[in-house]
This record gives sequence, structure tokens and C-alpha cells, in this order.
Amino acid sequence: MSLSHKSENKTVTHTSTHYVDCDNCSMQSVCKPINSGEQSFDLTSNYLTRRVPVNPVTSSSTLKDNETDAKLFAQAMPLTAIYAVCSGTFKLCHQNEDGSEKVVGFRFPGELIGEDALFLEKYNYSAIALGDNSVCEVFVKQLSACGSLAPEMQLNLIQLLTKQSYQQQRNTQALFGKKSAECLLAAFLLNICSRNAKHSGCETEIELTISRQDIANYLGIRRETLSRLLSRFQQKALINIDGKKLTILSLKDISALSNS
Amino acid sequence: MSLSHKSENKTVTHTSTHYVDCDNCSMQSVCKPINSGEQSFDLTSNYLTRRVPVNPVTSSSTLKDNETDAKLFAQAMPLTAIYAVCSGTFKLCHQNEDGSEKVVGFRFPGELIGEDALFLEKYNYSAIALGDNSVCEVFVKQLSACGSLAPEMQLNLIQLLTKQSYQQQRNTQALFGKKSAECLLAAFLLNICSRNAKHSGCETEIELTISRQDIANYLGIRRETLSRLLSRFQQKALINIDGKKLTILSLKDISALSNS
DNA sequence: CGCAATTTTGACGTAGTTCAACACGTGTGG
DNA sequence: CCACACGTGTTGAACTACGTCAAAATTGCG
Repeated sequence: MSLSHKSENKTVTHTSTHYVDCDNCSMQSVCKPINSGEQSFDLTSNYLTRRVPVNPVTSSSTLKDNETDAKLFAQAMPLTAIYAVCSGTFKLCHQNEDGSEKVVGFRFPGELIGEDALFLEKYNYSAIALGDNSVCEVFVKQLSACGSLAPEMQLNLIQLLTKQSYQQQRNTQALFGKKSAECLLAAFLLNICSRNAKHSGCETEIELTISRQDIANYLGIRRETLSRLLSRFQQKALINIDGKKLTILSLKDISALSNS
Repeated sequence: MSLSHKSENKTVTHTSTHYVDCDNCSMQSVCKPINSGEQSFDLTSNYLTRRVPVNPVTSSSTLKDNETDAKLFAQAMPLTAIYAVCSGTFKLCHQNEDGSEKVVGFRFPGELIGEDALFLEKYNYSAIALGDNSVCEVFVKQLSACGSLAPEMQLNLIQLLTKQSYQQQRNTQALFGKKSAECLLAAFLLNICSRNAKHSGCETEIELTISRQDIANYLGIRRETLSRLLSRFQQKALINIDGKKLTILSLKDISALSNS
């Protein structure tokens, strides 16, 4: 059937709690008209493909697979597709002229990557998979071709873009211009927890696939400062870190900190 | 004629260099199909209206005019229209639950206000005119009505939204997570200069209708710090401030500072 | 002019950076 | 197997930039 997922090859992924089905995906409004069974369009197999990027040097044995690169796309490359995260976490890196890298965002299951490249038609940053990820790929050429055929498709794309516009505004607004690093970190933790809660179900728990380095880079603070803050948060029993699992113990206090 | 501007009543505004005509407006892609003289649509007078908000307590004599409020729209109000700035500057204020206000953005001629309310259908912040401003108003109800009639209109709206998505990303990315306040301010100056350059023509000069208070609030630093930085920039001959006119003397040095 | 609001400047305390050392896990090669 | 380099994370000490509080200077407006 046309809706079958390529990722079903992988045994665990599909049953994992971190796997997002179509009903909870940001791309839904674009895919829906195709899925809705109107006999006029049965283009699913052309438009949707599942893909599973993994880390480049994990195991040398499976190197025959051409999906081993952790990079979903590279900055400045011409836009070919936009993506929706199915499972895992992506970091978005922008490279300056001087060569320094700045983490400009993270993407979690159900969220979109690359839609802000639609205007310039080239990617504004590199998207790098953190761990074993899977995405849903929509080729823009085919998307626009379909759009010209189906007006309803255009409406859905508009809805998608307006939603993204709102989300983007909210996410950055929540973090930009915070007074202290403490407050900034609290806001960040709330932000990523709530974004993960949509699919994981839990508002206070996240798996930290992101390194401290990347978090610090994103927030514009030093690794050392982040480390100290996390320690302090733990001492105060605001959060708990167990391996890669971070739990917010006092949502109330963290919230209070975040908008101080 | 339907395209005549209400602001022509005002003597100076129309001839001012800070006035943006339709050709340089972000809303163009939405208005264009209507303007393009296709005989099927002559809805201009219904869709476009010019408006001139001014400061609330400037002159008590002209208070008969109901446009005296400096607030274009208020946070949490239901979305009725999106706006394009014709002249002047707007500040966007978000009010937190605790009552504190945070400046979340500025809008200059040719730029859009309120398009990020399309998703929730209520405004996410208040838009306040700084000085004598004029905007172009597009009512969403009529916009969507027109959209359902004209598929090309939808395409143009998509283009508008993708452009906004890109711009928004760029503007925030340029400022978020800068190490020092010096670097942050440099990036901010570059940002607003380039945004103004589109219509003023000059890349290195802007009229500062924004108060130091608002700039500091937006950047998340104190008024005092901002003042000190501006003084230091002047001492180093990087910028010059003459009344409300700010000039970047060394674009090179400011650029270097901005991405350090 | 004179008052009020805004901006600038100064002195001091604190939060975050910087530099450095150390702990821990992992992969590599002898 | 151990020795070693390497990446990541944590902790300590000195330094610096920004915040805070206060007062002076400037601007704007009646």
C-alpha cells in the first residue's frame, strides 16, 4: 500500500514512544488531502518517502547503506525537499563567513525542517541528526505541482505556514533577551519539554540527545556555565538528571524562574 | 480612484522619503493580483484602506478623529486584519502574565504586522505606533473570501508567508545568543539599518524614532548599558548620533563586531 | 522659563567568562 | 592487556562585563 513506511524495516523504531504517526505531524495539513482518499489523487508514493539518517561512523559494517550521513541537508544547498521529523532530534547549524558554527535551533518529532528555505529556495542552515532519526520527506517540486492542481492543497500549505510562523515567533520570543542565564535555561527546558510533550505525552521528562556543548552554543552561554546551572538546579531539586533522562521535578519553580 | 491614499490629506507624509509605495511593500504579493487590472476583480476599495494612527495625546484639537490611538491593535484581541507599514515605525509589545512588558520586535515601512496571528486568529502582541505612522490594512475575512475565489491569490499569500518565515528567522537568528552586549548592539544596528535601507536607500543612516528604553528592553539589556555602549561606539568613531539621526561611520568595524 | 521625562555618567556588587585542572568513557595502537 | 589520545562534562579561582543604585545632564513640553 502506498502509505506503508519504509522505516518498518527497522524493528524498534515504529513501536517506540518517540515515533510520531501522521496524525500528530506538523506536515499533516500538506499530506492530508492526499491521504483523504479522494480518488482524484493517489500520488502518495510519489510525494512521501520515509528516510532514516544515522550517525556517520557508528558501525563500519553497515556502511553499504547510503543513508549513513548524519546530515539531512547542508547549508546553502538548493532547496529540494522539506522534512517532518518522525523520530529523534535534529540540530540546525548556521555557519558564519568566519567559519564559526552557531546552533540556531532544534527539531523534535512532529516538527518541520527546511520550510523557511521556501523563499530563497536554498537551505539557510545545515540539519544534523542527533542519533538514530527518521524523517518524512516532501519534495517541493512535486508539492508545488500538486498545489497547482489542487487549490485545497494550497489552503493547507497556507495553514501550515501560518502555524509555523506562529510557532517560530513563540519559540524565539520565549528565549530572546532573558536577563540571567538561569532564567534562560529554565525557559529553554520548559520549551523543549512542552514541544516533546506533544508526542511523548509527558510534560516533565525528556531524553537529552543534545550535548551540553550544543545547548550552550544555542543559548549563547559557555559549557561551564550550563554545567554549573544544571548542577545548581539539581541541588535545589528543581530537576533531576539520570544518564540521558532529564526530569523537571518542580514545574512550578522552573516556570517562575523562566519569566523572572 | 480606488488606489488613492487617505494619507494624501497630510501634506508632508506622501513626499517624505520614509513613505513606501506599493512597489516596495511586503504586502505586494497579496495586493498585486487586485491591482493588476484583471477586470474580474475590482475589489480594491473594499480590500485596501489607508490609515494614519498618531500618538494619543499629541494635540487635543484633532481628537474628533477616531484614529488618534497609537495602538494599531491590542494583544489577545481577535484577528481582524493584517497590516503593512507605509511610513513610520511600530514597536511590538508582548505582555506577560505578571504584567511586565517585553518589546518583541520593531516594524519599518514595507514590513508586515500581525501575519503571525493568522494561526491562532488572535494577536500575539500589541502594535504601537512610534510617532506619525500610516499603514495599509488588509482584512483577513475579505482576504480569505477573495482567496477562495482566486487561486492565484492563494499562491501569492503562500509566497508572502514563506518570505515572512525566512525574514523572521533571519532577524532573530542575527540577534539571539550573542556573547557580549557590544556584539548584540552591533548586530541590531546592522539589522535595522539594512531593513530601513530597502526604502530609505541609505545603508548607514537611520532615524531613531525608537527610545533607548525600548531598544534596551528589546535587546534584553539595561538602558544604562545601552547608553554606555553607544557612547563607546561614538568615541571609537564607529557611529555618530546627531539628535535622532544615527549614522554608521564604519560599516566594516560594526560588521566585524556583530559576528564576534 | 521651569518642570518632567529621558538619557548619560559614576561607583560598586554580582553573574558569567576565561583559563586551568580533573574525572569519566571510548576508541586506538603497541 | 595497558598506555595513550581524545571528546565530553564537572569544578575551582581570577577577571571582566553587565546590572544596580544614585545622581547629574540633557531633552521635550506646557
